[in-house]
Amino acid sequence: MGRAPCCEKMGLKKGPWTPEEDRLLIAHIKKHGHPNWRALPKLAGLLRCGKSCRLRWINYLRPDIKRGNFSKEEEETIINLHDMLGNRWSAIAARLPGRTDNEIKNVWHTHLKKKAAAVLKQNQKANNNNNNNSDDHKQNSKTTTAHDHRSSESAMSPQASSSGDELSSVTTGEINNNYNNSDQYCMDKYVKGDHEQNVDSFESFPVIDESFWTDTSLSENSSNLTSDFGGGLNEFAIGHHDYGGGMDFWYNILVTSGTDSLTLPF
DNA sequence: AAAATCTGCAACCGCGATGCC
DNA sequence: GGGCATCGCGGTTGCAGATTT
Repeated sequence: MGRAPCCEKMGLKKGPWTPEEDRLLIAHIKKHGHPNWRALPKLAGLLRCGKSCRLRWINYLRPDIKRGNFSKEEEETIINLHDMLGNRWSAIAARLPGRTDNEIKNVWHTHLKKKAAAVLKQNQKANNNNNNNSDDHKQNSKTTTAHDHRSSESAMSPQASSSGDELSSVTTGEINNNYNNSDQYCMDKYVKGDHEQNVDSFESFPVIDESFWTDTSLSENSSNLTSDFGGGLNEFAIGHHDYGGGMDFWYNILVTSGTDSLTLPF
């Protein structure tokens, strides 16, 4: 409320950075670090606002930045992570060493979005054929009510409509039915916080005990599970992936702790 | 060859979260 | 507990180079 814009002061430079500015910024951060971005430009002799300095450092000057084209593996990783996490670019970047959220965001909008959309279309087509050809194709009752959250960009991610609290916009018990680029569909459920309520709402939620990890029947009737992991982890979620005609199953676990999350295939 | 259009990317903007006084 | 400062994130913009007409 009434907060002054960070570059309100006249005389602060905007636009592309010059090599000299880069040099000054690097030299200052190497010597003093960046305990206070706001104060940094003055101390470094730069006519920039702190925000601009921070962005330049994080997106371009950091020594561990990896430049150059994205590898196929990186692209696939981004597509898969975006499928699970939505537009949480910083979370995606955290899993791609040397890549920045800005870079990933750019590459998504320029390349991968189209790629993912094309594959999605292809998969939907294949899926339709599959459904038509196999009346007895088993559909979990939850699955039939799930919606394809890629039907529009804003709905592509669980939290796309959320402005902040990651994962929290997904209503309890909601299942997101994702179709991605490897002839699979997966159902990922994201829940944060009130796990009790969620468990209650999920009819077939199994007991997480020793047998849970070996019980193959779970893939038959429970395509999506979630629970509170405890021990500092806020949650985990499992999605099952159905290759081809539903014959081959495997699972991913999405473990989330605070703003960090990790996908573990098993 | 010039103009129009497209593409890629660096940088900016606004807002919510967090921390500090 | 409230207000302010700062940080970090995601959306958007603007520009330069590439491509097409």
